[in-house]
Amino acid sequence: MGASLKDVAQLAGVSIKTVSNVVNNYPHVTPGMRAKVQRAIDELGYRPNLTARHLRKGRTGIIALAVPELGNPYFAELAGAVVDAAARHDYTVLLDHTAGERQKEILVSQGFRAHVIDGLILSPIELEAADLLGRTDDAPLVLLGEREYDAPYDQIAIDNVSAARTAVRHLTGLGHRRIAFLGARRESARQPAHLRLRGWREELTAAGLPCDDSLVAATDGYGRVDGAAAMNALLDRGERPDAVFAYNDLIAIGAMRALTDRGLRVPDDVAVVGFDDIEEGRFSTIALTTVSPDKQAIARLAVERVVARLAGAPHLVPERIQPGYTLVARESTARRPG
Amino acid sequence: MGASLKDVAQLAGVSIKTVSNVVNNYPHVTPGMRAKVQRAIDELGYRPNLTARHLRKGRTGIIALAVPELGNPYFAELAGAVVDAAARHDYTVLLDHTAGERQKEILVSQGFRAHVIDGLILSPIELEAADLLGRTDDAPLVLLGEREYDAPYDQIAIDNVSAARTAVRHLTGLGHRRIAFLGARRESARQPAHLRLRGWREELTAAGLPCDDSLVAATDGYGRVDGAAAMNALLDRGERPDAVFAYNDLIAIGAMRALTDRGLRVPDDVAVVGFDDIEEGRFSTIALTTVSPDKQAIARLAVERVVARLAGAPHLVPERIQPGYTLVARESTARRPG
DNA sequence: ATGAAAGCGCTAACAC
DNA sequence: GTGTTAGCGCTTTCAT
Repeated sequence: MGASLKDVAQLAGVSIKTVSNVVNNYPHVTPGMRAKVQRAIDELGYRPNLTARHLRKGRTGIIALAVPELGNPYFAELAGAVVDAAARHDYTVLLDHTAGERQKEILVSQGFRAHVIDGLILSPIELEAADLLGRTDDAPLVLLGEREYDAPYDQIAIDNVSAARTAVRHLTGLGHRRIAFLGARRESARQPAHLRLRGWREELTAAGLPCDDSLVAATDGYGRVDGAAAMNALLDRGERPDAVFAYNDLIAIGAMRALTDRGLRVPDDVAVVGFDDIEEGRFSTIALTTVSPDKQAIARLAVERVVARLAGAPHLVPERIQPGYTLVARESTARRPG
Repeated sequence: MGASLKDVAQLAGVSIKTVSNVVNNYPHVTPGMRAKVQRAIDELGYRPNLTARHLRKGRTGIIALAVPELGNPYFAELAGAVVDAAARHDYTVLLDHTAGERQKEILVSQGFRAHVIDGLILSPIELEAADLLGRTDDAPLVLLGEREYDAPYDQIAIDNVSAARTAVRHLTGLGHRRIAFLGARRESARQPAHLRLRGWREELTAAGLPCDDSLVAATDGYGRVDGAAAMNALLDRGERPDAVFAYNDLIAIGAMRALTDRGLRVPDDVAVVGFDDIEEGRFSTIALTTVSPDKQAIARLAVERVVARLAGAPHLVPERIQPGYTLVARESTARRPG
């Protein structure tokens, strides 16, 4: 245990309050007094005990961020942006994994480390709106990610349907007609990918193209392996799309890898579009065309929303905020040959 | 503010201590009493205030992890492993960025969020041993990463010289003779890459090859852009190595990208070896040969070390622990043609 | 087996 | 301008 206010006060021969005043830069302290106290502080190597301060103030300065896993660069990049955004408001980030599992997501939403976190930013995968109904924890909650929840919490997400349509439109605009979707979930009960899938359907329909369900490939997860497996499965059952729209960049990268392995060229034989704009895609041997959500904005807005509620606007009406996105065309897409 | 022990005690008509006993599963409570208290707890939706508990116990259950940035998949994957390892010991992870800057690293080492974290795992880049000398914070500190510190703290790192030599030996074994090193730092003052660079030198010498300093390319950072820039710089000044050993996978991936852009084929024209074994390298179009440090072990050991000191062995003698590593040969390296 | 009371380190009200 | 004191919610002796 380090020194406490009391120790410093004793050494300096003043009251606790005076030391507290110095520590907190209370303006009305005489310079001489300040110097004397400061000397005692330095001598003892005093550091304020934040835990005690928090108990007193009811605030900890800690925001929790729960993402499926940091192994996915999208979440790693997002987490990094949240850490930086939080730091700008003098908040620190407590990090947790949910593995995208509903139970873990519920647990976190219900009061992860209750009272030690001031607010919670959660990026759910399988969570249902109903799971949020009985939430008692009074720490502000902000939801991130693709899904839309009919629940009274702030939600920060780009317009996934419209973004997916933009991606597909990019492909149809290049003359592609058989456009596969990679990354639907195997079980139909929960369909986290449904908005992007809907975008795919809507845009194909708008372009007067058929929505061929045999061109929809399910995956078990959201990683590179899953993308490769889905691409292989599609090709194995005899489909030969001339373009692929993947649920995310990792799946797209896995798909490109599978295509290359089978001697198919990207983009000449099959064009590929991803979603997320992770840095990896910019530098892959065939740079990946992708939908780029404004991650900085997402992180900033999420943190600001938590901080605003904490700073005296606790009953702000919950909002659904849609940050911007752009389509970044790179090497993995090109005009359909012939 | 939620309900407190007092509220529950009042509602149940018992003393605070009894409620506390129930909450903490103290064995000597009559079942009837336990049930009565539990009912009150449920009714009020009581959650223990961990901040208060922490103040009392002097422990928070939080370990801080400070890495340069999560944008680098190596650190993201490592951070993920630390979060999981910590969870196994019922600890949560507070995350911070240092940007690899010395000042930020010093700040963190000196007592980042003093008293709210029980221990600290720091992966420094520019920190010097001298910066650690005056450390007063009594939270256990574990150092990660390439550098070795002459300081009384646990250090978990693979044997970088030997690992680098293994990588270079892989290349010489394939018949390569002009082997470049990518990723030395521009300023000579602090040379975070020096161990891997030394491994490069030692192994070349052992193989009877010259250590041609014109084949050492400096970078400004550790990202893909830096790798591409360094590779281009090397080629621009007329060097044509037949193999490249990069400080890390990101630099290697940037280099591969630059090589491909200039019409050079990997591995036929130039073989490439990285360091870190990030998942990205496994799935790049040309799968990357790399040194694979045991990240799970690093994370596990770091957390165990912190937890051990916290759990009553505070004065364990500081150790330098070297987890294992392997060389993973993939497509980016092949026998030198001809 | 249960209760009463002290105190962890701090801040905020109020007194002087 | 500085000191006194109560109390944040909890755990922990010490009684009973």
